Amino acid sequence: MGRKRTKSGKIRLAEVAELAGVSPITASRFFRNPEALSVAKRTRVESAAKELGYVPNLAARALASQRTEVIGVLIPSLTNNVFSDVLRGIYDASEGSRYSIQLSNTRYSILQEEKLLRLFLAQKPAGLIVTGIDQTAESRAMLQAADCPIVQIMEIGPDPVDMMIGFSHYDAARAAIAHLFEQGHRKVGFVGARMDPRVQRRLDGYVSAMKDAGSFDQRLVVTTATPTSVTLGGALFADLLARGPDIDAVFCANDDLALGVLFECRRREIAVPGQIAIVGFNDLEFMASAVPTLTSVRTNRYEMGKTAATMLIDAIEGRRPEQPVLDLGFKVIERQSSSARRSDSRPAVSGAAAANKMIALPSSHD
Amino acid sequence: MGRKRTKSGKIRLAEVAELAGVSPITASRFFRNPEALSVAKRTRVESAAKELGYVPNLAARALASQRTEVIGVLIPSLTNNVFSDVLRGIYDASEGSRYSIQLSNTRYSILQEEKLLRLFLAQKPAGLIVTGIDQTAESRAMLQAADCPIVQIMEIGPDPVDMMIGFSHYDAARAAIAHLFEQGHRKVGFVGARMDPRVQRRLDGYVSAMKDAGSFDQRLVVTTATPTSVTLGGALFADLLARGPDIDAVFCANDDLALGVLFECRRREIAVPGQIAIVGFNDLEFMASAVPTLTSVRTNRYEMGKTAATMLIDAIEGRRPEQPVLDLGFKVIERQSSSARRSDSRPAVSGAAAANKMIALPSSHD
DNA sequence: GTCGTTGCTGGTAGCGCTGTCAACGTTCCT
DNA sequence: AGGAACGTTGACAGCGCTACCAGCAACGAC
Repeated sequence: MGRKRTKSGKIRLAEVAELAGVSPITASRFFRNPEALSVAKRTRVESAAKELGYVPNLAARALASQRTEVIGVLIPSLTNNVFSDVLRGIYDASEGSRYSIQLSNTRYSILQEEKLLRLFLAQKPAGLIVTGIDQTAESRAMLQAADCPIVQIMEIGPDPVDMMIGFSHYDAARAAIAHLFEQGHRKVGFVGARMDPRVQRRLDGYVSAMKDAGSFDQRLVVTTATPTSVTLGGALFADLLARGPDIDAVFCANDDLALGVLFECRRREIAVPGQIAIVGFNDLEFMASAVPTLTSVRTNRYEMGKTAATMLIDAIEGRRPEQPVLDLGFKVIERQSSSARRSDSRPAVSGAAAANKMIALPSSHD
Repeated sequence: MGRKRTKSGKIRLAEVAELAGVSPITASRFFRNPEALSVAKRTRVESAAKELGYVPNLAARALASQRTEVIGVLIPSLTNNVFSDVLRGIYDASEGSRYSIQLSNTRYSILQEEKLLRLFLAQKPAGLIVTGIDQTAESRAMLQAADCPIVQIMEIGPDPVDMMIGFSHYDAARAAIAHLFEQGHRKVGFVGARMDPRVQRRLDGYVSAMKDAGSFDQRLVVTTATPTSVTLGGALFADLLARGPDIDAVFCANDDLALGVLFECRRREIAVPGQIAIVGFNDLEFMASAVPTLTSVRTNRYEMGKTAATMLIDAIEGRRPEQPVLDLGFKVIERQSSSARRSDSRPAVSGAAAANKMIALPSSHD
């Protein structure tokens, strides 16, 4: 009985069409735009497909239609749990949609990013998610020329390629410093690692806030290009102390560093927040249960990933958002580690349940 | 000048072939198996491709060759940093190869895994990496029937589908308990969250070790199906204490829980290791810089991912490993938190630099 | 009743690449 | 010298699907 099945033993669209008593092209339409079929044929194709267990061949579809259903994602790191939260959001949003995620790691190199971008674009992705706003000129040109929707994530800036979702790291850092000043801290150190563009902007925010207060001192800033870690936080803090300034607070560019600083304080028997206040960045889960609980700047990473992917898919399907740039803002989560300066050098070791006061702000650029 | 470029403006293999003065099929071979060409044609095709900036159309290739260059990866979680290390290894190994990674998240559900497996297999992946050894019968049947290499990662068991790389969680847990006993601890509690199959096997190892010592007591075990977190570690430890047994050590199923236990001890002013010893699992980076430094069982996650992907690619290309099951073992990294029991209730707060004594073992099943 | 319009359906012709097999030239052996 | 063996090359025929356009029926307007 004829060549029903393909060589590989898989069911083709033609078989589904035959069983349903329609032409292959009609069956094809069923999978792409069921509304275009009459109800009768629609149900016939549907049951035929189910009966045969038909699964479309994506390669054939991509070849014939000249486009893929792949969303390319470029992130700088797979290790950093900041990105794993974003990724989880992206994957969650893509699930249930027809699109699949193609992930690549730029390792914080914009040259690597450019290379990967070229690779992605050659395969005509349905859409693209890229991290940050600091692409090479060449990358930017490619993105501008790409005929697919693009979302830049993690931060917002003045000049979106297409869509953009994130928050102002500069403003977030300023808010953190403002909080420390409110609590009576004045000599605030900065500890930063990796120093990618977003960390750099946090540093910029810190510097501007300190200058505004007339308290800026270059000796208060300790940074390194080394990838971040808890251990490194301790080491950088030790450096900071060794430089001599009598500090009363530390703003850490991320929470791992903050935890490292906390441990180093404990090691040196420095009271937190009695002698040194600590503020982190990102508000990872452990910050709320450290002893003392650690103040941090909460960022909406999961939501950022999820919204980015949702916006992108909407745009791919022609539903462009009315608002292409989305500021997700941040919140300074005030906890014990930054509470008001007092002479008593012993930290209040009470339950972690103490109510967290919050300062919620959208980022703003003025 | 004919229809040189394709409609989409992209360069096809045929143009490269024309410029090089060879047939399309010869040009095609250049990209798949350059060795098969004469040196003359090889260089001609190479320079023609470079001149035109040719990029192969993967969809057409996949359609014509009936296979893809996609490696499917099924992992249970994107959040858990255990998996981000494994993933990084996988991505690192895939870079530079022709294969691309297609990642999916089973969310710790073997039913979801089965669904995703069906989806993957329909696209004829070049290879598959799946987590663990607890698939549904249906999944297992599909894997057996798949005509591509498969690597099971994270643990090893008696009945590999194809290749397997990991270690014995059971043995690792036993080694951790043995270490605590060596240090003079006897009443060892167990704290576990999520309770996926691997955590369950760690519990099994713990139970067997405790029974061997005649010290097992059901009240020593506190577990929950809730996803793990630092905060949860503190809460479970509080539960454990509330149950009343006078414990002198806690074995935590992972490091986040261990950190939570440490914080809870600090909150309650319980000396570590003076009153309670703590051992974690995985040896995440922060364990070495906590105060006191925290003992943990080191697992080779990055290496596991990297080796899995390398083995898989080798197998895809016909170089099957002589040893299809690889035990990467583990190491108990002894640190301050589990040091020998003593009456003094104040922990030794010295530098983190204290030499770490290690116990290195391959997992063994006897 | 005629014409245009709309909604649905089908035929044709590829998308860009590779599997298969045959053909060719060269080398090496007997 | 003849022939086998090998290495290299090319022609052909699709892979499974969809873009494009034509066709057809049903319907309403005049």
